[in-house]
Amino acid sequence: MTFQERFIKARKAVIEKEFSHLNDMQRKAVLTTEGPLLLLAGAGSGKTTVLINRIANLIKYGRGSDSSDIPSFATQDDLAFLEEYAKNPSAEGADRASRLAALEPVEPWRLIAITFTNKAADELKSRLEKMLGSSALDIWASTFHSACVRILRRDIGRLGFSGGFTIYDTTDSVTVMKRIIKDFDLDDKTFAPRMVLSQISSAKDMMLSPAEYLKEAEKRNDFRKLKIGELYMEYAKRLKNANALDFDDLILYTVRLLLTDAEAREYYQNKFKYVLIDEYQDTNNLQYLLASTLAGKWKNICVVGDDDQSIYKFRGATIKNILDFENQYPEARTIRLEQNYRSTRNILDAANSVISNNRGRKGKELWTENERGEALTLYTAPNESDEAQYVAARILEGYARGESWRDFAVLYRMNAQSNQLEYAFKRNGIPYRVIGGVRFFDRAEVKDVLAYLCVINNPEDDLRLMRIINVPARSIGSKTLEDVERISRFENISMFEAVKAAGRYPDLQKSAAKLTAFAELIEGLRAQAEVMPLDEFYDMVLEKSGYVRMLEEKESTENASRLENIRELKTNIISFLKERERGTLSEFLDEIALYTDMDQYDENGDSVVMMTMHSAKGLEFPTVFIVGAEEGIFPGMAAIDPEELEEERRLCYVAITRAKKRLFLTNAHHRMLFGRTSSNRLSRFVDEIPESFIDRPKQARTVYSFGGFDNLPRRPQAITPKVTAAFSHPQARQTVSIDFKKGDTIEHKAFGRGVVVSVQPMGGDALMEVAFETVGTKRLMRNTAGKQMKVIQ
DNA sequence: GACTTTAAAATTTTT
DNA sequence: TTTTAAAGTC
Repeated sequence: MTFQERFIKARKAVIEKEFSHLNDMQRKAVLTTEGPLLLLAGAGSGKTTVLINRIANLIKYGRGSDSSDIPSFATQDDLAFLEEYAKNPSAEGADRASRLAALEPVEPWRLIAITFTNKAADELKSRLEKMLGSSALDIWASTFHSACVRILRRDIGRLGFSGGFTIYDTTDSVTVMKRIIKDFDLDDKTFAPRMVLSQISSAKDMMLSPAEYLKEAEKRNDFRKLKIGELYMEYAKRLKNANALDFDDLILYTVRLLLTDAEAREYYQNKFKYVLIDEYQDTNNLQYLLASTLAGKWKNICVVGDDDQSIYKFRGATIKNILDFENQYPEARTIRLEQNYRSTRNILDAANSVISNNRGRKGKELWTENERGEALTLYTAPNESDEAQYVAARILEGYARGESWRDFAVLYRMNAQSNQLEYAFKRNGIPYRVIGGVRFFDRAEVKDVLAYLCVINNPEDDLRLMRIINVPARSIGSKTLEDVERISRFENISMFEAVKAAGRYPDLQKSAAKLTAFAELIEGLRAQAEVMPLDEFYDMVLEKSGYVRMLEEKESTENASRLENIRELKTNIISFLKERERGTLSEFLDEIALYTDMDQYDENGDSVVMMTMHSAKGLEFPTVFIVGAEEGIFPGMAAIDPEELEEERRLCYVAITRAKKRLFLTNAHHRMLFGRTSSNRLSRFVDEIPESFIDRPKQARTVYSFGGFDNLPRRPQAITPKVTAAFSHPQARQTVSIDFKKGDTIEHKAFGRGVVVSVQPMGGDALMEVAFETVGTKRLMRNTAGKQMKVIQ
């Protein structure tokens, strides 16, 4: 062996030592640093660990583990040292060894790691920081969208937008589109706003401008398409006027910027020497373009994904990206991570046998060294409420055995299925959280207050302006607003400018005073925003706008919970300020715009969680329930289409692989859904699991009753807000109604006297443990059971 | 211009 | 069944 060969070998051995805690494939993925790399990472295969270690390797050793170059200064003595160190590492030699093994260590700021969720990005960031210390802060670990915002805030000027742009979320887009369709006198059934928007979204995905889209439609002489093209044109125009970008635009404009502006392109291409993309199976065409453009210079692009877990086709994700990666980069290397560390063999085999019914896969079979474990359980309930009660009973059993609430997750196909489960959990005193459903940031009052902040931040934001100009009531009606809108369109100014100068327009004379007063309110607040700390400023907005006063004037449960949510928003501001001390209003709004419900899910809180199978991706639980395993529900009725069916099957695969130890599947003979009773066959996915893995308990018609309080009213009053806490302040939302504190002595109508042992806030409700003198300790939901008791001491 | 009633729709949704 | 938005009434 030559000197060079020996050096490379010894160097690799030294680096490998550092990653000896990984399995062979994981280590290989960590050490393969150069060029395009496709990492097929099955569920539970330690993907994040690999990502983190890969980054650590790059920062410490650069391309040392994956290169045939050797440092020019290396001597015989160095080689001897390395070879010896590889065999017998010593503490005192560590420094010299890593100096010799490193080859162009990568500066942290030259790395970009893109994930899909803020949650994943945050996890990546914090694990990197733990491993690498503060230098990790220079790594761009973020979502596609926030990376784009960061680029655009800097460079969007080159595309003729202003850097102070506003981000429109999906609801905002729908509102704008509805208005356009109305203005165009089109039927909102043939041109359903959401459908039009999804057409526009796929046009953007193909990088078609409105003009190009229209040209295409003309060529095909397609009336419908022509109309959609016109709507697209108008939509783009209105967003431009409002200086707003929707979610797709964030990526589209970034890609456009990089493709058209050589200076910007070179800057970012040069900067990002290593590009990592997570969840690659869920990328769309634009995201693919963004990733490959960013990696265009150095070609060090590592994509991580699992084609079997692609479940977002309906949002434009194309599995093609991952299936074609090797064609796009012929020099690409592929590594498969197939060892699963999460689930029992039974669970894994079940998942494998379901997914094996799909065609068009990369092909991959997960295996595990874990034990066989318990058989899966299939329970067929007479109806949906018995199904829910069955789930509750199993959870209570588990809890009695010493498991924690947080060890259980209930997964369903659609949010509407959560209701029965909630009733059952409340009845049984099981603490739970529902993820998804009505989102915190979608609540009217939260949107209102945010709209104030948006208008203050960017007065050109017509959409938000219209939302709040008459909330609270300022006697500015729809007639006046129409006039304002018309004038602003005619004069080509923003609505805010028209409002400000209302006196100048004859049509606005009548309401001029009210309009200018509003403009002054906003301008006054605008000036304050510059000089005040954000949290104090927020209070000022609430006060000066009269929003809080409006809610306080009418006392009702709804208003109380609205006030609660507005206060919750302030907690968000405070925790935002904790992250960035001098955070500005516009930075806060950016963060909010890109935040979702999932981000606030805090796995440390001890409660059972319920969510859709989609939201469960990336999570794991000791025990998982998949409820509603019925044809027509899961797979849903759209699954007549074979492609849809495959997507549903992947969803099933995702759901099954969330489970670590136990998996329950349930279905119901009769189910009431959307007010209609139906009876569905058992899901075909269950049939795809070999019988030998499944236990079917006797269809016992047991009435499950586990120390609940069936003598209390069955149905609580209106179900109060589901998950609401934004970010993670479960403690912050103590709600209205009767207040019980730990240590209170209470008198309960049915159970008699007792002492409150604990109170745990949950959604708009709270779970209390009460030790009663005669009937022992019981768990009660405050809003339900609180009606039956009062504090006596 | 504010409030009430009625009607229609309800997969999934990382941003 | 439940929620939300659009039309109708005071």
